[in-house]
Amino acid sequence: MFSIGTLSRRTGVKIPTIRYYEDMGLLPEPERTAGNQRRYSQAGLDRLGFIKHARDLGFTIEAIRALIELHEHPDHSCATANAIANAQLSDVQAKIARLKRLETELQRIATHCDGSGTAGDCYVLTSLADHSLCETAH
Amino acid sequence: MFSIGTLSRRTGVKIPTIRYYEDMGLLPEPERTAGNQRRYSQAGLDRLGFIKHARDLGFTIEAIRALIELHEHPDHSCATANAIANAQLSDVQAKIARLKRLETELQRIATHCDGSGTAGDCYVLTSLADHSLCETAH
DNA sequence: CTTGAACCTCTAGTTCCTAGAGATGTTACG
DNA sequence: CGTAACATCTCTAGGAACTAGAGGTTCAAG
Repeated sequence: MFSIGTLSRRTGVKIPTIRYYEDMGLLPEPERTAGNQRRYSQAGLDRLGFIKHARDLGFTIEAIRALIELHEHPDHSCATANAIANAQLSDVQAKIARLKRLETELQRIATHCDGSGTAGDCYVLTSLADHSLCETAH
Repeated sequence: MFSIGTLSRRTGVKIPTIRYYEDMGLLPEPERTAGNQRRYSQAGLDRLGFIKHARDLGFTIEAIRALIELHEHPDHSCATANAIANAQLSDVQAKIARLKRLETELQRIATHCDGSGTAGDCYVLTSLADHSLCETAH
């Protein structure tokens, strides 16, 4: 049996976050000692690892809830899991596309200003004030 | 003079968000009609445009506060503005790098599962449960 | 002058945690 | 077996950047 601190060390998930996941229903309520402290089984540790991994990949709590539900029922179709993963992939790709546009714009803005002038003719500030100077949509 | 709704339509910033920016001190308190409604000048509209543009580029409220402060003092050095823009650029680049790693992993996971099987041998779920299957760090 | 759209303030909710207070439990050492 | 030192408990609040809703007032057009 593992204490919450051990779980935290082994998974890299902070203690309050573990309790938060329990409140959210992602982790089942573990056994307790006579003094009311949480004691986890290997299954609890594995479950937290699953959640951590999914969070690292950017899945929302809701998506993880659905994935766990499927994980608990090995006989169910995995179409939902596939759909969730693909939705997450699209989401990540959309974010990358957007951030690349921002990167282009920020590079343009930042390289036109070396920080040696005054705010009055700073390209950073001028650009922000006048969107028409931008080359890409954002 | 513009009403808050006009400002909203012209900038694409929602009305409650405009009031929120006012609360946060990014927008000065505008004049009011006898009936207590906000009436903005062209300067107010321009200011909101500046904020909107900066938010679209991902600057935080705090960063925008600093940028506005500089914008108000054209005689100050623009070194700070330059530093803020470069910090934002680095931030965006770091996010892109991370998301690209996630994209790789998600692609790998999703393409191994076409959604036709059962949860028991779903690669999406197996991957989440076993981090060692991953090829990149995240 | 009336109607309907727009506006007002205020509170609370969203997401995913994080921080802190104050109390209690567990464990290793002597 | 006692006592430090450390871990854990619950509960509340905060943070970022909004968004939503209730309940009430004002504006502008006809």
